[in-house]
Amino acid sequence: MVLAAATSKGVATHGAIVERAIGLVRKQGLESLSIGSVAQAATMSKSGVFAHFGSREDMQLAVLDAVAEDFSQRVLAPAFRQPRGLKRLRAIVSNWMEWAHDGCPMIAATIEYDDRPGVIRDRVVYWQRRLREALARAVELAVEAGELRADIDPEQVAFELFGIVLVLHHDSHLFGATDAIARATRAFDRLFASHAN
Amino acid sequence: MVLAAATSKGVATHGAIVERAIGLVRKQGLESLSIGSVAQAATMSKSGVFAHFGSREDMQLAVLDAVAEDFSQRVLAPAFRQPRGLKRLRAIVSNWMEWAHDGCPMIAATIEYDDRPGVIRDRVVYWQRRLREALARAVELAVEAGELRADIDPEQVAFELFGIVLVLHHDSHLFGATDAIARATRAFDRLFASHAN
DNA sequence: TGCAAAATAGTACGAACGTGCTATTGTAGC
DNA sequence: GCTACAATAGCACGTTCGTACTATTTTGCA
Repeated sequence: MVLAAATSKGVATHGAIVERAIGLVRKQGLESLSIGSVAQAATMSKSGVFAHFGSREDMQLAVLDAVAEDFSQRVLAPAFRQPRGLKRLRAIVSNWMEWAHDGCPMIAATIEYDDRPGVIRDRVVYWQRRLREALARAVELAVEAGELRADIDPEQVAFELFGIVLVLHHDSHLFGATDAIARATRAFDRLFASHAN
Repeated sequence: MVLAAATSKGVATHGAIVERAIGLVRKQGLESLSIGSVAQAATMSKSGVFAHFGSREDMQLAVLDAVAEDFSQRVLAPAFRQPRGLKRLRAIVSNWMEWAHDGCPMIAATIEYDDRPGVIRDRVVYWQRRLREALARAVELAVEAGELRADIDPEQVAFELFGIVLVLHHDSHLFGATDAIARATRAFDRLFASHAN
């Protein structure tokens, strides 16, 4: 099987397909992503789309990786331009809140595949573990900067940070709650304050 | 259209079908619930299952309601036998942690349908709003009992409680984390402690 | 500018989907 | 036990699915 991504146009089309697919995933979830629906969204034939990935599953993986890359660029990268410590940590959660408020396909994929073994689940686990580690590391740096108490458990704080983002995502999308970001901000503030030095 | 639930056997079969369906939903999600898969799980014909609900969507709604009823019986009802206040609140989150650790189809449905308008989404919103109100009410009672400070916002506390359960569910199922309940317990303790009187 | 290869389309297949219609089996009151 | 009806099965339909195979168009390099 030869995939279609050797010429410049091929690469461009590949990116365009993935972009359209992400749009579909945001509305319908990763599992409902079909070759046919992506082809329609990209105004291409089913075979044309298929040739770019080789299988539906590999297309889903490509979309998942693209989402992770997008998250990294929009949420983590800007925050890493802030100095280590609470300032960077606050930048992460601030960018992350915007991201979650707009809808996060990775969170959706997490729920869809958390009990369904396979390569997609494995990929989701991989990205979520990396994110959690990055969070715990950012907390650690805030401890080293003397801004958070030394006796806290970074993984526990990362755990609780994640929970706040999850409920923000939940309320924003299910309830259409306009005050969800404000509530999440209050929760973050309380969390940081109770661990402050 | 005449639904099949007039005789005693009909009612029994209806319940058995829903029970099997809940098993499938726990593994695959509500959206992937098909007449065919439920029929196979219940060792019945497609038409036999279909006759009990009239449509796939109504079957999904029946399953959703059954899950909500189950949650009410297992999580809320036992806690309501505890006295109002922190004791009842702790009973709720304790039962709820067990429930989430075992897997909650309602959380899965929330993600699956949060951006997909329709009667299923409406039903999910209904149940989640009721749960959130019950939580806020339980917090209010703890304030009235003098166990939590009077200046707290019960809805904010309910928001944060929900977040902790979401991340507990996430870590239990995606990571298979055995320490998720312990972490959630610590988070609850910190939350209650920071609002204690 | 021609030619090889890449990119895309066309078509076909078997399977599963929801749901209508009709036939058969089972139940419950007389 | 007969009868009316409930419960379940069987079958057929149009659609969509993933993917294999073949044909056609487009690209990039000599």
